[in-house]
Amino acid sequence: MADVARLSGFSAMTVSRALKDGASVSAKTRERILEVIEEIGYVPDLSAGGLSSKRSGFVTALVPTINNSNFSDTACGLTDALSKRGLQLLLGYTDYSAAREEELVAAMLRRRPEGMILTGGFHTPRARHLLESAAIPIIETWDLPDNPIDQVVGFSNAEATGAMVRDLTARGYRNIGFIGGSSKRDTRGADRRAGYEAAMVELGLGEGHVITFGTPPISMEQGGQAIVQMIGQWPEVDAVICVSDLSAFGAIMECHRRGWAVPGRIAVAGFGDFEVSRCCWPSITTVTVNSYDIGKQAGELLLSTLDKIRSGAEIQAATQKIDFKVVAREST
Amino acid sequence: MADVARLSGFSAMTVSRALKDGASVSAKTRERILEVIEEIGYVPDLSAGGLSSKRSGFVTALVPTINNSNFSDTACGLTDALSKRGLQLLLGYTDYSAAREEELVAAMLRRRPEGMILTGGFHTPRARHLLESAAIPIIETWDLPDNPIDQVVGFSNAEATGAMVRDLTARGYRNIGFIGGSSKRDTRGADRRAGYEAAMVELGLGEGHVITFGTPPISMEQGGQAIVQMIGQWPEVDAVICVSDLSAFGAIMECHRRGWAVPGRIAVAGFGDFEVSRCCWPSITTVTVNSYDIGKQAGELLLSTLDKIRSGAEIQAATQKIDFKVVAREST
DNA sequence: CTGTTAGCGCCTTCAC
DNA sequence: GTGAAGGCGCTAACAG
Repeated sequence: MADVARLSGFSAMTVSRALKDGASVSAKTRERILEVIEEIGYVPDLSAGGLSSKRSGFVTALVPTINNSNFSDTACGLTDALSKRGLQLLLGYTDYSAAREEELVAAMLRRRPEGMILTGGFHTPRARHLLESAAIPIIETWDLPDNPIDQVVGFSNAEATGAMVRDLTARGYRNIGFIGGSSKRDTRGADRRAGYEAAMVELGLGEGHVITFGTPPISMEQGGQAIVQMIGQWPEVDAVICVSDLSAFGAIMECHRRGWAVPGRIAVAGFGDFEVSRCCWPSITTVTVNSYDIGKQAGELLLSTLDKIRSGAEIQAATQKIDFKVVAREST
Repeated sequence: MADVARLSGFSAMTVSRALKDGASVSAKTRERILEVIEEIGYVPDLSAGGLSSKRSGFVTALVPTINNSNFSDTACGLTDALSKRGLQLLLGYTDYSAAREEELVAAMLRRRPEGMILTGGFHTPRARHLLESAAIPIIETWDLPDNPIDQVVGFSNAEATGAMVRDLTARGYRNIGFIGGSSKRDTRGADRRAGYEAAMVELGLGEGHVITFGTPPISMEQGGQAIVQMIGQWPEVDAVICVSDLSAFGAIMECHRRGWAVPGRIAVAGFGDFEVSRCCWPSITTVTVNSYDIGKQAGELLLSTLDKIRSGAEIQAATQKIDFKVVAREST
């Protein structure tokens, strides 16, 4: 920047201003400065700028995995919302582990993000403490935590799965099973299972039949193994809800393989409206949630919160509920 | 850091040393300092440290999309390799657009990454210029560029698709078609098509039949539409290679829907060994490439290059070839 | 509209 | 093994 200043005949401060839009620099000056910049190939150092302005330009997002189109859609929504204002996303993935989340929170905070987006409402005490001490806006997504840290953009996974049980019931299914991961690591998965169980009891359909399989997230292949186990154990089951479309897909393919008609012999539903559920034959009944929109809305909420902080306006922790909808397709 | 220094009774410099392993600080001193840090909840500012040490701790990776398990696997491999040495990944996605890649290159360079990982060998002249001026190690992946910028970790998409043509030919298929995206935006897709065409000619199977569909990346659904068009236009086609497993999957599901047996009426092969290809019924013949390993190897190559730069050793631009293999499954 | 001064939080370098 | 001085590249704050 000093070089640009010297070569253009202005001070470094004026160069700095010329690079920022909305700053008071004459058109002529800016033009000359940009010319020099182009000429010598100057690339400003944002981190140095951030050190000085106390605004890093970073926002951190932590998702369970980027290897799942739902969360990567959310990450895209976030990127789109934030990049409009020049904020850059620092993306981390926790592998569904709260311990890894804690490590990532600690690591990311060293980059002085202006805000942080988390997935779900379950965090280690230390992670929570770090986040609260950071004094930046936090948004939890993909869930409706009982005791949110700050802001929330999400929906009730339990309620959504309950809606699926009701939809299946309305179609005449009575012996409805559930296939999911085997632990509480995937808290959204656990919520879905809880929602299933609650709805079954509520509708007087008994306690239901649950097959848990593998470490979350449950894979396509495990979905296939689980449905075999389900039918082996409870042949009377006529419909099964899978914790995600991926396992539902695996289950349906295994049914094809074994000659079990879907939905004739058994109906299969998923969760998440992944591309595979739309394209599969039979197409898979699922719960659709706009994953991209979760990210977009979280990003916009963060931006407006940041604006309020700067203008000194009052901030109140809000919860933005995201719509979900049961989409009935061929598989049920 | 000044607070920690005061409270511990040491200088800021000693605090800085206590935080870095390998620095000469007595065990007792370090212990006391870490105690104070824990007590007051001090979180070091890495960007300020980077400004001073001239090492940002960042590495940038640019992929076409994170919404594709192949590239996100590569990103995971990169993260795993780099985080061991405390380097953090700045991930960007280009949406298969060279113009967006250029923007991202410019934006990321402002963060002073210590190295940059790109996907493919096609870049705008300006992007290339920016990268070359940056004087940092660059690694191009997922391809074997004719004129690489620096280092390469990849494989020949054309060769891999040629191998698939040969495999199908060995199984007796003669009228082999190709389904892919409609433009050169996806350069790996274009390479695969070129490899298909070259192999067809080489094997004396004519010029082949190509259906291009949609803006890359071609979706599952578009794969379904494309195979209908293929069979409508060239009913003699007995096998089709799709540019990716996703379109192959869509094609197969559409065949199920229409009662066309796979592989009886038509064989279908994909590319990339996505989870869906393993689990699909019939399972999909594909080209398997270790996507995670591409990232891992690129990360390790970058680390060793960085080491060499620091130690003043000579660096020579190398090309690391990644293995691929045709995996025959039920769909052919 | 432009310039000067000071300092962001840390680390390099040198001294002891 | 520890400390002091100075500066990394930039921008806030103030002055004109």
